[in-house]
Amino acid sequence: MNMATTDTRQEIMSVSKRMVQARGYNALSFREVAKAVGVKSASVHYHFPTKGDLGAALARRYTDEGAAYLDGLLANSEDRALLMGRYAKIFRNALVDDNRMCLCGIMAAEHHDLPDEVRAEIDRFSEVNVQWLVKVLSLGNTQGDSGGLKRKARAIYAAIGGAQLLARGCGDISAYDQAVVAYQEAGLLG
Amino acid sequence: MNMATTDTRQEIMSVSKRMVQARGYNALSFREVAKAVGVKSASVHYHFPTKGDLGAALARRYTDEGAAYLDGLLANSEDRALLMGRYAKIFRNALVDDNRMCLCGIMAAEHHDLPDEVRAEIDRFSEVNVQWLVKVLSLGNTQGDSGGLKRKARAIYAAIGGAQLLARGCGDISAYDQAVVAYQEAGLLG
DNA sequence: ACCTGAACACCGTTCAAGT
DNA sequence: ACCTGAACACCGTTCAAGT
Repeated sequence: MNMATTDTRQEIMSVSKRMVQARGYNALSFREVAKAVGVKSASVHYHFPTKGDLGAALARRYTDEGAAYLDGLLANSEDRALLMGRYAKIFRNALVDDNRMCLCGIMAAEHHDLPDEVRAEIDRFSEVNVQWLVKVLSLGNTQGDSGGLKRKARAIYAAIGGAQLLARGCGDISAYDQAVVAYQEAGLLG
Repeated sequence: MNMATTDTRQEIMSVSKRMVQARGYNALSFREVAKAVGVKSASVHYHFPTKGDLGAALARRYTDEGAAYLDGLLANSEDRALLMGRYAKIFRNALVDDNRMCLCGIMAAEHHDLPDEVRAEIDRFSEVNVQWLVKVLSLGNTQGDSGGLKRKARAIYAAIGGAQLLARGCGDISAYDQAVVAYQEAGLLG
């Protein structure tokens, strides 16, 4: 009847997730995670044999949850501008929450140090985002040109990630907001 | 007569710079640097007492050299589109050179782990870039509104950084190129 | 002025051992 | 099935000691 007091495995993942969003994959420490969970580091290795396994599991769950959330947004509205606003808000919220970054955004910066299984999940996250943006850009758009749409979707994804990176670097959310306004003014988000 | 065979201090900095651009501040290792330079890690500490000192010195020199290069561009041309193209090329070249990132871009992602002296240099780098972009955007622009120009300059800086991050994450330069084209199409770089 | 070896508390990882 | 202690080679940092 597993109504147990939350799985150790789940606790490891949630602690690790916050750690990576705050400080990156390289700064994720098995010993720190273990201490926060109340267990020894060798025990963390029991659940996730290597750091790559843990990173990949984090990215996989993060992508899955993100995809579900985005699908929910699209099920509730067909208003392009409104959906774009909500999209920008997701990345803003990470900054509000203790100056965190998108898990996959910060890991992308650490590309060189990532095991292959983690890289694969980062790619999937990007793909999920870009495909959702293509759907949003397509709403009420009769002019086809799906190649241009995908290019624009990629650009929006990149631009939002860049705004998050910039704002985090200077620790000032208004830098994020200003960048997003400028994107809107330029018509990048339309 | 110091025509000596390059300073140890200079060698430490050039090795470290490449290391950070490739793998980030957290992955910068005194012992690895020492091995590459042919010296012991304690000796690296003689030149740069802490990792923060080394990181700050790297960022300072990087910003100074970048500022000088940008000034050179502006001295040679007053063509807005051409200057924007050259700006985008700078960040592209880092990717071409072994999938590297802008030194300050990757460090911005590691904001949480940076000592204050390094953060200050990151901020200065952003400021130099944004101010240069304001100058470029002002060329032949009579409509004033310096607040809007600065906001747009920040957005361009963020968007270029985001494109670099995305392309690095998927290890594909064409992702960078496509994002830049989409920025141009949207009029973000004009 | 510049470098070193040795020590300290950290890190991921492994493994035999416990329950 | 889950956890642990101890070991390994790493890490930044410090410091007394060498030239």
